[in-house]
Amino acid sequence: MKNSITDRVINRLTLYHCILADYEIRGTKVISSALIADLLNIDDSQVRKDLKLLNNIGRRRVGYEVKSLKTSIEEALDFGKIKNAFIVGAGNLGSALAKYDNFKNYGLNILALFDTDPLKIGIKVNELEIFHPNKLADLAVRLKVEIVILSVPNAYAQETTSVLINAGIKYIWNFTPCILRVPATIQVWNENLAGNFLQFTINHSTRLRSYET
Amino acid sequence: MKNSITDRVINRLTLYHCILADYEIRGTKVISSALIADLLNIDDSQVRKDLKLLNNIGRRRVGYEVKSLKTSIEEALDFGKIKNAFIVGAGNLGSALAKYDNFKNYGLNILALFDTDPLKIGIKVNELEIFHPNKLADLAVRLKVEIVILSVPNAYAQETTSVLINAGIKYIWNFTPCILRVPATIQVWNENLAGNFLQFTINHSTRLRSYET
DNA sequence: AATTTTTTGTGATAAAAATCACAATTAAAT
DNA sequence: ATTTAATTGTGATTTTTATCACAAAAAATT
Repeated sequence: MKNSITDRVINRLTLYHCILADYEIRGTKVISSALIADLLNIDDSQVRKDLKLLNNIGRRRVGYEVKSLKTSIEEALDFGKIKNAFIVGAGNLGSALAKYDNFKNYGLNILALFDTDPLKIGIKVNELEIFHPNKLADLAVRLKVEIVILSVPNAYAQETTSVLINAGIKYIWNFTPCILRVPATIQVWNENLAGNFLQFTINHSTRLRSYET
Repeated sequence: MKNSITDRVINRLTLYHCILADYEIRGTKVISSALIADLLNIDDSQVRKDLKLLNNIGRRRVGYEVKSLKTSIEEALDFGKIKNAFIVGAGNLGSALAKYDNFKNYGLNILALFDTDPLKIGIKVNELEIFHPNKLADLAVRLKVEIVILSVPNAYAQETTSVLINAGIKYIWNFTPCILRVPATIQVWNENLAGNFLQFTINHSTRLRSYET
């Protein structure tokens, strides 16, 4: 039998990590799977199985050691690995993401922003310079950047993507509500914020609608 | 047999909607499940089954009508229903979200921001006033607001949540990397951005690690 | 020392989700 | 009119994910 760290598991691990970070600050030494599960409204055996995948061992009748568990999640999820990225589209969202200091804790290192607006070029956001996209390919090679956070207006999403592809970008974290056409070698993660919001409100406010077949 | 619109399905529907919006603008009248599936890298029968849940019917040998399909997703996901919300924490991210005009298309209507910083109070962001949180409970009742977008610094996440709970807020869209303790009557959606990023990079850059048991 | 309680670890089971395979339909081509 | 090709619709199957149930371990209590 094969146990792998799937997307689902990773997602939960990031949430466990948030809990552990909190408990570490508050000085708690040990935490139980039941407490983690309770905070996330999931099954406690699920938590134990997830942790087991990372080869964490708890102490029966005690729980898991907060600090080592947190470290182990950070190792499994490569918090320590520096992931250089550009932000393309220095509008409100792009600029806010450039200033979002929490990314650093997760190894995401933003090096520069790009925007076609002549008024923005040369300006700095959080110490990071805004360049014209025609500088992107060159800078990506020189700085070894393979990740782009895309936050351009919808109408420019696809054409900007072409620029990114030509520049050798491999990973696009897409904050636009557009589905990008990319070759199979390029990975896209759609962070469709407004869509997520609907998911949230529908599932919880109006409850699940069911249909009989 | 019961077929329900689960979280998973809703998530895909929001993505289908992005595609349909694009094809509608481009003047395409009809679209096939295979094309949608291809753009999202999923199975085409999956698309058809999802659409069937909303009672959409395609025409064999033709496909689905773009406009009516888009409308039907909007109806199923309640795009038309106005969902009033406050943004609590008028920092970079909160302010950017206040300016993010895409939310309106999905029915999300932001009415005001809240922040404890005296220098920010009274200032307007995108026509929306910033108030002190001690005004929140009163305004929430008067404006019938049950949704809060939470974007305060991590250290204040939990105590701010208490304020929200006392103010009668029912839905918290949590942009902080903190797991909030709330009573069961309150729904939280964790939009753990940095965590999502890890999910993206790990699963796609280093591929899945597998363990033999 | 024995008992009780708590918590992990995990096999078995159930539930949910995704994929496969192909019949049915129908537009287009011959 | 017939054939071909494309596309939906859907039952069957497989795969994945989550839950259940309980044994094993060990700390705490008696």
